[in-house]
Formats: sequence, structure tokens, C-alpha cells
Amino acid sequence: MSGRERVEIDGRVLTLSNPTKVLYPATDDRAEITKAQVVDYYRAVAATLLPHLRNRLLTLRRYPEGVESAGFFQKDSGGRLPSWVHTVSVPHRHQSGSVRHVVCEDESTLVYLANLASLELHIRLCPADRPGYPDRFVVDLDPPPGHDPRELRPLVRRVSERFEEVGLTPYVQTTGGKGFHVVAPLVPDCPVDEVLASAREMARRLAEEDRRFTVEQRRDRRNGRVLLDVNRNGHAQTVIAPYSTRARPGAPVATPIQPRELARARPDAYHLGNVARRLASKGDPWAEMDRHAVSAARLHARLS
DNA sequence: GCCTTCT
DNA sequence: AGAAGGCAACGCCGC
DNA sequence: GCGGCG
Repeated sequence: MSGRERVEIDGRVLTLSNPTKVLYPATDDRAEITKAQVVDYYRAVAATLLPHLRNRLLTLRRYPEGVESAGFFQKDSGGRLPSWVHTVSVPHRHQSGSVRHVVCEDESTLVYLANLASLELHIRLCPADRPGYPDRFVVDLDPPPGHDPRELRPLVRRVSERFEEVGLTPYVQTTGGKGFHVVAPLVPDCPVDEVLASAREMARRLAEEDRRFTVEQRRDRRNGRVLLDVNRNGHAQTVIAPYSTRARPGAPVATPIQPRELARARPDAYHLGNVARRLASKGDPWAEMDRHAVSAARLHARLS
């Protein structure tokens, strides 16, 4: 396993440690993936990804020993970082003290994080400069074990339609796991607890109207139904960033899709080996998202 | 992966 | 000097 | 109050 390699990005010299280390072992249909390949992936999608990371507190999920090892979450960047890595400290809600989060504003930081084996980039729903006021609204569709992924498509459409009925513009991404996220941009003018209450109300109504959905968090009460998980709208919660790799065999990637692609979409269709090509030919379906932000306060009023 | 602390 | 340990968090609900 | 769940 070979030593170190220097790269220059944004006029900064970074040292990559163990670039040939295998982070994703080979699977039946995909070759092994090294850290250098993860770095190359993030460089290839940087222009698309960086706008989605700008001004967002990051939580890293790191796997220095590869995806077969346990890995760990990291919110507090703790020790020394290069001076050019942006961080924002936020106080704990209940305990004293604060957490110093990385905020990724440029390609060099993205590569720095990839070198730390950050195989999942999770983001908060509040802008870093507007803590406590979400500018994203998310519903996570989480199917039960053994669920046919094709049956999820009409359900994603149903949630998207409900978004439109309450004035939100829905944006869909595959999670790289088993489900989809339906996301909408908000004007951050409403406290997080009220946005969470709105999300719960929306999910509750959907589950009441359509028996294929549930809001039961206990597995043994879901009874084969698809969980509408809205808890991620709460304080200090996070969602997987678009275009983040996932720490699962085969290196799937959370990937935004067009509504029309739902007819054929699968939650694990995109991976480190095919996303750059997809972006080159189709562009980013979420590129214009921020233009469609609607007042979170108005959403809350409408759902009460 | 890297830093901090224990031995 | 080397080994060991750490690295998130919130709200729900059943018990 | 603790632990599973996401």
C-alpha cells in the first residue's frame, strides 16, 4: 500500500495519504475502489456538488479502514485543520459547549475530506448562517425489507404531488440505499420546531389517506408499509448530501433525478462509476432548486 | 486518518 | 516510542 | 429513566 501523493488544487498543495488503499472491496459486478478513485470522483463532480454544500454544516461519516469496517460519524472537527478549511461553531441545544463543523466551500476542502475517507457527507437542513431556520424540507421514503423497488415509484410521485398541493416544489433524489428523498427548498423564515411539526402533519395525513404509507417508527407495527420518515427535519438532524457516496458495497451515490425519470428509477441505480457521465449528459436536476424556495412560515400556516 | 492520552 | 481510545445527535414510544 | 428506531 503505497505512501503519499501530492496534488495541487485551488493553488493549495495537499498530501493524499495511502491513495492506493482499497476503501470499497470488489463486489460481484463492480471492481474494487481505492481512495484515489474516491478523490477523483469528488473532483469530477465538484462543480455540481459544491453549490449544494455551500453554507451548510457538515457531518462526516468516515471509513479510514474501508466500508467493511465500522466507521464513525464526525461532527466536531476538533484538532488542527488546514487554515483554509472553513468551520462554523454552533452551540449544543441542551448541553453547554459547542461543535465546530466543517463547511465545504471549495474543491480543495472536498479533496481534503475525501482523503480523510469521508465516504458519506451529511448536511444540516439549516444554512450555517441561519441556525435554527431550515431552508430545506425533506420526506424520506423508507421501504420495508424485501419491498419491490418498483412499487416505490408511485409513492414517491404521491409525496411529490402532496408537496405541490401545499405550495412546495418537490425535488427527488435516490439515497443510494433502499429509498428516495423528496426535498423542497424553503425561505428560512420559520423555526425548526415548527417546520418539523408541519412535516409530521403532512406525513400523518398521507399515511391516513393511503394505507401503503405508515408513520410508525416501530418496525413490528409497520406491517409491510413504507415509512414516511420526517424526523430529519428536526433540530441538528442531517440528510445525505446530493452526490455523496454511500458507505455500502459498490459505492452507490445519492443522486438527484428528474420527475420523469421516476418511471424507471431505482434507489441504488447510480454509483461512483456512472454519476459523472450522467451529469455530463443530463446536468444537475437540482441546479435551480434555490429559485423555487417558498416561505416556511406560510407552509406551517397552511398545514396547521 | 489523525490527534490526544495512557503506559 | 508505541498502543489505545475518540471521533453524533434528536425525538418518539414502549417498556 | 433506558433502549430501539430512523
